[in-house]
Amino acid sequence: MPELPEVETIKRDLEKEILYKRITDIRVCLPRIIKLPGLAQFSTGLKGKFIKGVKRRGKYILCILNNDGYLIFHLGMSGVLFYQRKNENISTRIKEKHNHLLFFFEDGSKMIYNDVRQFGKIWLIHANEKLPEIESLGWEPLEDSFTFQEFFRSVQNKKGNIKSLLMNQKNIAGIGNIYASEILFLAGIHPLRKADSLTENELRKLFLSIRSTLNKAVLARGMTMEDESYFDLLGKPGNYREEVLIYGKKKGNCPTCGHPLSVIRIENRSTYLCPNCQKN
DNA sequence: AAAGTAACCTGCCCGC
DNA sequence: TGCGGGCAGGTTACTT
Repeated sequence: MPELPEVETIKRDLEKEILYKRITDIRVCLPRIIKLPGLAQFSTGLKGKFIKGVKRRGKYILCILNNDGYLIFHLGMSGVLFYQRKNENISTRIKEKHNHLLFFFEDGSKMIYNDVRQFGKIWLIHANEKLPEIESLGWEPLEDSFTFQEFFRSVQNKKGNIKSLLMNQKNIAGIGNIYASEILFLAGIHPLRKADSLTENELRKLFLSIRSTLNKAVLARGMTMEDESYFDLLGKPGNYREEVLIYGKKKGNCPTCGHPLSVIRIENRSTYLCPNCQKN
């Protein structure tokens, strides 16, 4: 499911719904998704704690506990977090058999981690502990410190195609397969263009496109496609599907010039483009 | 050093 | 109706 806008949406929902609620119990149905620490320490480390803050870094959600430890989620391809108030049930197509981890709060509410494909990962670490996966992440594209100068520096002299570079989390964190296509289309740049062949002008367009595409998608609360594999914390779909430019429109036409869109494969991922507006 | 492939999983859709 | 192949929002490891 989740790229930066979807993860940011869940982060904001968590801030609204679960802060300061004490965790009374944990149920782990699929131990494999917990990467750190062991199963027993995971449960005992969380029982009696509460979450006092939530951050996002790339596609990771970091819950700060009252002992300054971190409960960290990466939702993989199909991970979903659901919050249910007491005696409340969310009506979605999410199937119970894919509930892998449950948090029970003192007020009778609960939070469920559901993940069909089981690619998601969860960690519980101490205040002074670091995760290499997070330490190695690149720029946060929506932060003020990510200026055009920094973007320029992070792209110049890089070999390889620009789409793969945009999706490389060590360069910029949070862009996945959907938004890479959207960003490059808006910038009018072919996804297979070599990064080091882009002119400063093109890079300026691309930089603005990263910012505006992601900002727009955050405002829309992310993208829910036909398969409905993404929902926010309260089970509502994201509205970016009303605004999506080309992703998923296999037989669609370019919203700018009307030319039929095409789909190519880059690193084995479907990549949408308009061959007329995005010349290689 | 970069580019390709397989692996980790389940489910759905399509063609035969 | 059933089966096989391909595909799905991610990441990592291993090979050319």
